[in-house]
Amino acid sequence: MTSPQAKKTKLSAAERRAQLLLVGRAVFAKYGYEATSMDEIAQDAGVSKPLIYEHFGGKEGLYAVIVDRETEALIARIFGSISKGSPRARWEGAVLAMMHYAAEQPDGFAVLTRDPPNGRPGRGITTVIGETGDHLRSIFEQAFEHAGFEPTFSLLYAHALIGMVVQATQWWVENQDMPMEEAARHVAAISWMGLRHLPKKPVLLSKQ
Amino acid sequence: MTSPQAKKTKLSAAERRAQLLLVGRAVFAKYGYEATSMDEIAQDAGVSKPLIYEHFGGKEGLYAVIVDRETEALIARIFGSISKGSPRARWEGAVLAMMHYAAEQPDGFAVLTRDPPNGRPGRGITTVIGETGDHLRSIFEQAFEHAGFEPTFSLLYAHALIGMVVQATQWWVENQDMPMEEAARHVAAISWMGLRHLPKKPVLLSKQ
DNA sequence: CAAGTAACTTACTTTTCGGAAAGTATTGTT
DNA sequence: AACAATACTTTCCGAAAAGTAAGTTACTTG
Repeated sequence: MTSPQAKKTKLSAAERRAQLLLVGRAVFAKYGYEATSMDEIAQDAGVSKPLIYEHFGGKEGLYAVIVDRETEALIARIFGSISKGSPRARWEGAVLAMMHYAAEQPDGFAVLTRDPPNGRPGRGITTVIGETGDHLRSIFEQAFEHAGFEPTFSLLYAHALIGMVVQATQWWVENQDMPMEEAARHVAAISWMGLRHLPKKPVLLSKQ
Repeated sequence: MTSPQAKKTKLSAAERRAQLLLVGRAVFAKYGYEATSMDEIAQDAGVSKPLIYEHFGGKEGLYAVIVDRETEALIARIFGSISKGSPRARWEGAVLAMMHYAAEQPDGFAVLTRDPPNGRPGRGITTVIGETGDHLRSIFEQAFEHAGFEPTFSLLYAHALIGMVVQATQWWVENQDMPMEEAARHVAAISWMGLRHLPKKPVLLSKQ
């Protein structure tokens, strides 16, 4: 061992908790909530199952803590990136924040984008969209004077744009051959230009 | 009973198969693959479990048939909507096709957008994106002379745009208060304008 | 170094699941 | 009406899952 303490068979409650969160996140990311077994988490952590129950109460409890932490982490990144600069720079910041998160915390990103446990509506990523929706709207309203975005449409735009970013990011993560900045600038550009040139009252060609 | 045949205790193989596909689709849509039990499908269909095994071999077999049919159905709708008209009309057609499908076949849409069984990557909406990607590229290349879209970026765009449409559609389905055409024309506009005004070489503001 | 305490394990219960063997009922045909 | 073919059921199994009761081990503090 290279660590100061040669060997430590027992960890403190806080340390064990932190470790279990890491291991649990990895397993949930790999298999999804339903297909994940507590036995596997225990085994991967080198620990017996009841210990997990002592720390988190149960499978849903552990999952809830993990999702909550990742949600907060992603929201914090996004908010940190849209707090300063021009509107366009803010939006680019949001896109970059998402991709950075997916690149640096692939397990967390996977957990947020997979199916939630049944009965729990509003998945992880949906929470992120909801929380960031208002901020996005204010950015866009600040950017385009023509944008008398009604709140309803703002939400639609927020979901559409973030859905775009998420899907593009998912694809990019599984095709690492493209540099992140390259992917980010294309995604940011296409979405920004879409909003920039959005007519006040979009009309379907087929209805004109 | 109001039907011509007062009661029919046994269906033909084809009829039973069709019924099981409908019931299975509904249950898979509601719970996702992993959380769905064959017992529930059997019960909902008013039939015993082994009958399902006789028709489809097993859980994965049933699921595979359902996903395959829905995938084909959605692709057919999209292709049917982008086969004629101006490039912009074609793209709007694709968006409308997706939303119509989600509205008319909510179970199918849910199955395609939920987690696939473990070990089976790609099945579902990813297949749709892959199958339609090339067509989308040809539409856009036809539309914008400046668009020397490299194949790599085309795929990124395809994933980004369809991800946008899917996410917006998902949100819209759960907020039925907005008329479909309204949602569709906003989504179609924002994405079309994004591509229409996409610079040849997008640059991040922060890097300029 | 004793002893208390926090950390942890062994061994178990209960439930549910996917799947299969073997047998029964219904329908169509001659 | 006899018979064959098809549709369908009852009943079971082994595996794996979540969760738990009660006991054991390692660290720490007086």
